[in-house]
Amino acid sequence: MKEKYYISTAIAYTSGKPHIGNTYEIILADAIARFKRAQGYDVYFQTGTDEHGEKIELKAKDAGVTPQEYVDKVAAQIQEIWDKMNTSYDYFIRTTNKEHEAKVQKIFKKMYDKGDIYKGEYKGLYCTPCESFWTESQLVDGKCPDCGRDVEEKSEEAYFFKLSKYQDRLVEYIETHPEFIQPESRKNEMLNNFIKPGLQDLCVSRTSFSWGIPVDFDPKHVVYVWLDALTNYITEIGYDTENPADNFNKLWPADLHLIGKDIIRFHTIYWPCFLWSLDLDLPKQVFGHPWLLTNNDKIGKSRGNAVYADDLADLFGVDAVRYYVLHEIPFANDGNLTYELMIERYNSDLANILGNLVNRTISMAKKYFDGIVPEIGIEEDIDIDLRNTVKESIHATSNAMESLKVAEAIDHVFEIFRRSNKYIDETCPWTLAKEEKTEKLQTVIYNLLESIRVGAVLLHSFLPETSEKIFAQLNTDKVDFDSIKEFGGLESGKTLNEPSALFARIDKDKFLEELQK
RNA sequence: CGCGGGGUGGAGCAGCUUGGUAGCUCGUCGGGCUCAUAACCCGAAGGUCGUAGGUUCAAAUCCUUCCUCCGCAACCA
Repeated sequence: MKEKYYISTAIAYTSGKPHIGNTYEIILADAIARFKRAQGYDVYFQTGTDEHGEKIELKAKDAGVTPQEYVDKVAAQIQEIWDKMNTSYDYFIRTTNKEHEAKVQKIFKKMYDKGDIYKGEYKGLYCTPCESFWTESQLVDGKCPDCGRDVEEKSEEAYFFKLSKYQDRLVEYIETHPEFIQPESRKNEMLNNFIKPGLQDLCVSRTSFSWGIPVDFDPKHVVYVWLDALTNYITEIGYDTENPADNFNKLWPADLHLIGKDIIRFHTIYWPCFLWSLDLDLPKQVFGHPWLLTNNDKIGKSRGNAVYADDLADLFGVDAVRYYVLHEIPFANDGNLTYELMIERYNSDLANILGNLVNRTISMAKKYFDGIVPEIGIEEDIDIDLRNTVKESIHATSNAMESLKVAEAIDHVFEIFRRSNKYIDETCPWTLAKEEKTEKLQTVIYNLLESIRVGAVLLHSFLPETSEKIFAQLNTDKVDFDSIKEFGGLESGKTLNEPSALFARIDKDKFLEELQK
């Protein structure tokens, strides 16, 4: 039986259209999910939208629609972008699903019955005109940061979750499971910054707005959005407070929660405590990925520098966008996006190294062998060397993926293509043709075609469309990982299809000029 | 003294755990080749590894000072 692998992204907040930085997460998760599938895992890949909360209630009001109408629109927009980016998620959960809502209510009740949630008083600094609570640190000169007026101490009835109860257990768990929080620097940040200084009980209900899941036994309260949102990871796969479904028992605990670095706190402090309250195991790993910046600045609509994945895809193609974000964002540091860099990567990696390699190789096969995949003839050291590079790259790619170093993994795949280009120069097939060294020429062309095929198999997780285009040109159906265990999977005697450019080069100056218009 | 991360040739990064010829990609310059998308291959220039000090036969790598950039600082998601 196949081993399961459950991967999730954070659910996207439906306050507005997600920018390229938000979209990075689903693309990254998709690459990991596809790679695991290719390795033979039974993958379940979940994403979705987080649709409750005060901010959405306000946004809807501004737009003059109901919150439900608002989130329906944004959720559709998000799913559209996810689909456009060719992401292979298995399920798209929305927290306004009735089933999810009902389960959240049951979860809240269970925690309450257990005594982990209790009714108390929320005390804070309140600005009456703005109807908002503020923390000490949010105040500007001791005044409301929104309107600048005085704030006053106020308290209101609220439910609290006993985070403090799980504090020691959490410290011990994190310290004995070094792989739980990735990258590791985040682990220290959580421990030192939040957990060890002491966890305050968390206020898990709100009465100041109504766009949320009502607490069923006290309906003037709605469930705190994070309790609502985090539980998405279990509700839709079949969790139930009394009778969890078989599917849940199979999938939980999740293997990887892929999230942004800004919400690590919620996933490594609140979420574990919630799970323990339900007597459930913790996810095996939480990876807080870095961010994508534009022109080295944080992306934000208010900053006016928001760039959207669908716009980029229209300009450069889906795979070029996937390639860029997967390759340019390192494991632990923020990546940067500019049109200049985008064009540079596109031309040098995709058009020149990969696209041109495929094109020149197939052209030669056409010219010298009428497009029929030749048999291997005479082999020499140079050929063995190429094969070794291919073999090493396969291992290196898998190893990098194992530790979620996706950018590195792609580099290893490209080693195959770089080496292949070099191999052409070393062997000079055109000279072999002229001198009629046919057997040698057969070997060279075969090795090139096969190296490209292996590269395309590995590439499929990252650039699925491109990979399939290559398979089509090679006229092969040997596209799984089993087919690259041994060099030589490409069938001789088959006829290649016509070569066509995978990526047309971009004229940088012209392009940027066009963009200005 | 709040916590954490970074500062390596023009750009982006690796190396630092387990000290010992400073590596990769892009860009620039020169050469080669002509199968190919002005592509590909080879070579060169370019770095006192933020600063000051210390440990050591030897430090980008370990310790300390300072400068600087960035993120976080909890009931907003």
